[in-house]
Amino acid sequence: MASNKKLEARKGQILMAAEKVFAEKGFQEATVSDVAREAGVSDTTIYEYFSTKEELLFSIPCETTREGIETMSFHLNYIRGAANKIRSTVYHLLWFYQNHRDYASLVMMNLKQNRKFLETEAYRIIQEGFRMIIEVIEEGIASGEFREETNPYLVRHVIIGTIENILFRWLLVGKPEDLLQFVDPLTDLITDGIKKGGLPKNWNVRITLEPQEES
Amino acid sequence: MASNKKLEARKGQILMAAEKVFAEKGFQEATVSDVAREAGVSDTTIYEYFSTKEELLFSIPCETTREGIETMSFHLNYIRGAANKIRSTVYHLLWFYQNHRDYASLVMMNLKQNRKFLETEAYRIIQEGFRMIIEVIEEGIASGEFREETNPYLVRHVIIGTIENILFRWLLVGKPEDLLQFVDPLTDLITDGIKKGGLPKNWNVRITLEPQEES
Amino acid sequence: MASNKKLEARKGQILMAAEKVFAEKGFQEATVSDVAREAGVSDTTIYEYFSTKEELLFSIPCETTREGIETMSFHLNYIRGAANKIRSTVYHLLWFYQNHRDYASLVMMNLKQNRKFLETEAYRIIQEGFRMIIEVIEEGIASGEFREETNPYLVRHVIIGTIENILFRWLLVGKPEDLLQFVDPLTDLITDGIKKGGLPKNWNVRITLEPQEES
Amino acid sequence: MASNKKLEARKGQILMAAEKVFAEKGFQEATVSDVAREAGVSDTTIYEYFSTKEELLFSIPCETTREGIETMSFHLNYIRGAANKIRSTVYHLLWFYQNHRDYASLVMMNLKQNRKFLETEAYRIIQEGFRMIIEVIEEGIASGEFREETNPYLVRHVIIGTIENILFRWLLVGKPEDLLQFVDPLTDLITDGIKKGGLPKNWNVRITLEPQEES
DNA sequence: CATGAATGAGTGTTCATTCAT
DNA sequence: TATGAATGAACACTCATTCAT
Repeated sequence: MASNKKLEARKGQILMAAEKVFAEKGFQEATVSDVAREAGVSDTTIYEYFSTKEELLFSIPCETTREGIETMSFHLNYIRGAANKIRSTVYHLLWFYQNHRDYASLVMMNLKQNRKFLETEAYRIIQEGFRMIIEVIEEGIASGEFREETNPYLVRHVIIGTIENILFRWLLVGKPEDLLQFVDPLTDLITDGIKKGGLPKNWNVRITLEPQEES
Repeated sequence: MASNKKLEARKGQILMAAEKVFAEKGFQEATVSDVAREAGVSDTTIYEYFSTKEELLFSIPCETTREGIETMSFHLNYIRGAANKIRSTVYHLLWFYQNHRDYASLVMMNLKQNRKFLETEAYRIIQEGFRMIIEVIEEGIASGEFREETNPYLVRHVIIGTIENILFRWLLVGKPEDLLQFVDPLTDLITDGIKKGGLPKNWNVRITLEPQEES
Repeated sequence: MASNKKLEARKGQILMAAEKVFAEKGFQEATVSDVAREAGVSDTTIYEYFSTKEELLFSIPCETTREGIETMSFHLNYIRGAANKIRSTVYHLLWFYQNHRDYASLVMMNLKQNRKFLETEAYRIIQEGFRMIIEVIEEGIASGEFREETNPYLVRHVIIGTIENILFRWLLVGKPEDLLQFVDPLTDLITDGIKKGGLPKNWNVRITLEPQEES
Repeated sequence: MASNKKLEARKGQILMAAEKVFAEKGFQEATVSDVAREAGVSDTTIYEYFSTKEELLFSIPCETTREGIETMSFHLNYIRGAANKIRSTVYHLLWFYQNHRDYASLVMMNLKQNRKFLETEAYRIIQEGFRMIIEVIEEGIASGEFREETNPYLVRHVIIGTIENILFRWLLVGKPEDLLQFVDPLTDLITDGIKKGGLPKNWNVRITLEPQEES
């Protein structure tokens, strides 16, 4: 029992070390020994917990991803309106990555481009998050908040793509320091567009004045 | 001179082989021998032209990138209006990647995440393209076509990020087959947003009811 | 005492597991963990009883070898005549191996070629058996049953070598299923070769026919 | 051309080193580096010629085995009579091993017990040799030199088994120094055993003395 | 100019063995 | 006594790169 806890601790310790080392040096460049050293255990111990360097890699994001998605889901419940939910999502993602730099680096630099990652538990969880975004947008369409012709998948590509692009620059160049500054501009851009006047193509305003009884 | 031509041909031959091999197997997994075999030359010959496997990698995108940017720039001159230019850019990028799959794969999977790529000639050229996009947007703001508060860099993140996100899925999952279907939806989304009614944030409607004379 | 018995049981259990595992996978290829698993104990427990993987190996044949030699010796007492005793020996060896396949495999494939095995208790016991064979042959020579010039050591080489050769094929190829079919042919081959009365090299038979008177 | 020769030389050099090293330390215990050091080349060079440590092992006996079998076959042609041919075979084998100690050690200690060796080119050649022995014996039976009931395969087991047993002792204990001393005793043992004219088990000689008329 | 041949440096992974409980 | 946990030492194999021809 106590040993079970200890084991989990050990495992977490290794995973944290791996996250850090892989994020800093890159998965290929980092050696198992690097991770072992960072974790303060021997190479062999790592193989007690993970059968392969790659399995170690894929095990890293599981927990963090789950937490991230759960938090996001939790917050969405508190929010009314699709646009607001999109803002919340954008906020959450940027905030999350900002506060999990190593995780961000790992996913963006080492996992995304790995075909096998697609068959991973962590990726499955990420997909859940993707699904949630789609639902938010569909909800907005259904409620009439968003245009009917909106393609939810494109919108999601916009949200995720933009955020990841910002993230990439942040990871490589370090700028800008504060990612959250993009929350509102991005949300607004998505919902309102950049065209001045953003008037809907057909906007009929009809005002009829009716005679009033004296009140 | 003739020999010079021959040399260039040889070089191009190697670069094409490298593009194909690296795109298919990944830079790390592919060996110099793989490239040599594909190019029909010996390993050593590759080192006659490129001092390093990595230099070979970085040399691949140069020409293609230059062509891509030039074509884009060329087309932009023909187009009036910032929104139209954005559409043109989106079109060009999607069309270009669709027709240069190996190049796309190489850049997305192997180059983007390489820190040293940032100091590369090819990256410099890409930056020119980025600059052009910024200019288009600034032009739109200046001309009054786009809102004043528009952040050009954010918009560029949206354009590039979205396209790359779509691209990623295309490369990994193969879907959708036709990328160009996104040209108009994406352009519209950026310029018009998704919100129905797209009300400007500060739109004060004041309705005063005055007593009416009897008509 | 009871505990002593328990200990012995445990030890035997490990030895049996080791015999099986080493015979199946080979000593080098088999791991201590394999043996532990087969024995249903932990790796560490094995080291409680045997200080080394190799010591474990060398401990396996002790008991079985002793039994084998004892049985052989026991039977020899019942038999009169060197040739008959050789037959008994051949029979016993083939029968024994046939019924102790793992033991046979272990000895033939893993122990014989191990220099250190020569300094082992088990090997000492085997040597006793060898000695017995020599004695049988010497007895045959002394009694006049075998030629005087017979070299007992060579004969032993023939007996053991042939049997082991047959055994080898049996272990590797599985043929023939029944080893005992060789008992008589082999015995005959050996004894008819060395038995006095095999025709002496110079045996002049002179038959003179004399004319007979009519009887 | 010259390079081809050089390559072959290099290969031979590695094979000789491997034979020596594997014979001395054992295949498992010897490292590729040991072989490389002995051969005076780098580890990597070995892998240029042999894809695997095991392939290297299996490549060693090829040439030597072929030579051995060829020589044996060659000599057999010069000899008339099955018994004489058996003697020649025994002589050749003992002489050959005596003069190829490393080869003998390798085959006896490292190859024979390796299941994969059975699927090897070298083993195929060995089998040819085995076949030749069978033919000699069958020839002897056909010609009436050997008993009809002789089992050629058993005789071969006797020949090979005995020689290998002698060899084993020679390799492990170093005794006796001169293996050739066994040639005649062993041949005699075998042939006198199987030669027709060995006294049939039931040989009733009936001599009747008849009274003679006065001579 | 092209290359066949050679290599040094590096790394994931295994396993017998030990130690604290 | 029995074991879960941990490890040190070792090794086969790969590959980018160089050099002599």
